[in-house]
Amino acid sequence: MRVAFFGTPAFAVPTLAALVEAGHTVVAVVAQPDRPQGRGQQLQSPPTVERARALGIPVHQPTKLRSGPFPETFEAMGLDVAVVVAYGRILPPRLLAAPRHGCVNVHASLLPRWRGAAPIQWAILAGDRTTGVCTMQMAEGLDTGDVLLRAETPIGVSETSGALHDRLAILGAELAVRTLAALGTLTPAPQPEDGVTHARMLTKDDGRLDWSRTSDALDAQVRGVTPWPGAYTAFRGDTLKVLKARGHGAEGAGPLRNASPGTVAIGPAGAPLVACGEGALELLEVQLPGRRAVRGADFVNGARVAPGERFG
RNA sequence: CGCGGGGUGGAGCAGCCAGGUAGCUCGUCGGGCUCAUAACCCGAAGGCCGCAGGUUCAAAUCCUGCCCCCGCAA
Repeated sequence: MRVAFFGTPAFAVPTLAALVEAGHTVVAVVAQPDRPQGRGQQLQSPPTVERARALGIPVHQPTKLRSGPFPETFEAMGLDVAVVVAYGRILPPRLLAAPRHGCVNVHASLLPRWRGAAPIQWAILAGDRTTGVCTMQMAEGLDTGDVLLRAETPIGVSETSGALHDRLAILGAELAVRTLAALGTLTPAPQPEDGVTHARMLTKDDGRLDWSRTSDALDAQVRGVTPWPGAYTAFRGDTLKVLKARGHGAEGAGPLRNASPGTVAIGPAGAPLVACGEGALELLEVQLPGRRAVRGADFVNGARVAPGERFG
C-alpha cells in the first residue's frame, strides 16, 4: 500500500521500520520541525527523521497543517492510508479524509483508558496491572476513534516507563502491520464511554516525591516518571534524584514504623530507607546535582547519611 | 558560543576560597572475639590528586589550555 507516516519521537521509529519491512511503500515521513535540544541547545532532528533519511524516504516537517503548502502536497500523494504514531499534533479533518482508507493511529494504552499524551507513564503511575496498544481509525477528537485492533501486556512489578515504552513501541509496530494487512476487513469498535481517562502530559512537578503517600504509590511514581521527568526529593538543600527505588510494606519499615514521613534509616543493604505515609521506600539508586548516579549504599557512605535525617 | 556542577587508593566523598605531613565512610587482605553474623576489636595493603603547561622555595590547592562525566533546559 502507499502509506504516509506521521511520527516524531523514538516511540514511532519501530513502526516506521516495520511498515517498510512489511513491504509497504512509505512515500513520506512527516514529523515535527527540528528543535534545539540537549546540552548545548543544538538543533536536532527527531528520531523518525533520522530513520527516514537512512531509509531514503522523503521527509516533511511542516510548521502548519491547516494552511500553507502542506495540505495540498499531502492530498497529492495518492495515499491508501496514513499511519500516525506519536506525531505530537492534532490532524485537521482535511488531512484525516485525504487517504483512501483515512488515517490509522497507534496509541499506547487500552482505550478508552489513558487517552492523551502520556498513556505509558499514567498506566504505571496509576498502578495498572496491564496495559497495551490499540490501533484506531482516527476521528476528530483526541484519541476518540473507533478501535481496530488491540494488544494487551502485563506491567512488570519493577518496570519503568522507559522499559515499558520500548516494549510497547515494538508491540505497536506489530499491531500497525497487522492492522494494515487487514484494513477493510476489520470492524471498527466504537470506544465505550465508561472507563475513559485522560493521560495529561507530565511536568517536572510530577516527579516530586511526597513522603506522606504510601510506599506502593511512591514506588509506582518513581517507575512512572523514569526516565522522564525523573523522581526527586530534597536532601540538605539539594535536589536528590531518585533513579531506582523499591517500596516495602509496614513489615519492611523496621525502625521507621512510627517515624514521620521523610525520616531516613539505613536499610539492611546499606541503602537509605525512607519512612512513607505507610511503609517505607528503599532508595536503590540516586543522584546528586552535578554528580553521577550512585547506588544507595554508596550515597550513604559518601554523604554520611545519618539515621534520623529527613528527606523532602 | 544557552546556564551550571564535577574528575582525589577498588566504591562514594572531604580537603581547594586563606599553597607547606593524603583525610572520611565503606570495600579488600591478615589477625582477634563470638555458637554465629551484614556485628564488634586490632593491624595492613592500595593514590604520579583527569592530562599538559605556567607561577612559586613549595601546587590536590593559584593561573592557562585540553580531555572526560553530569545537572538544568523538552
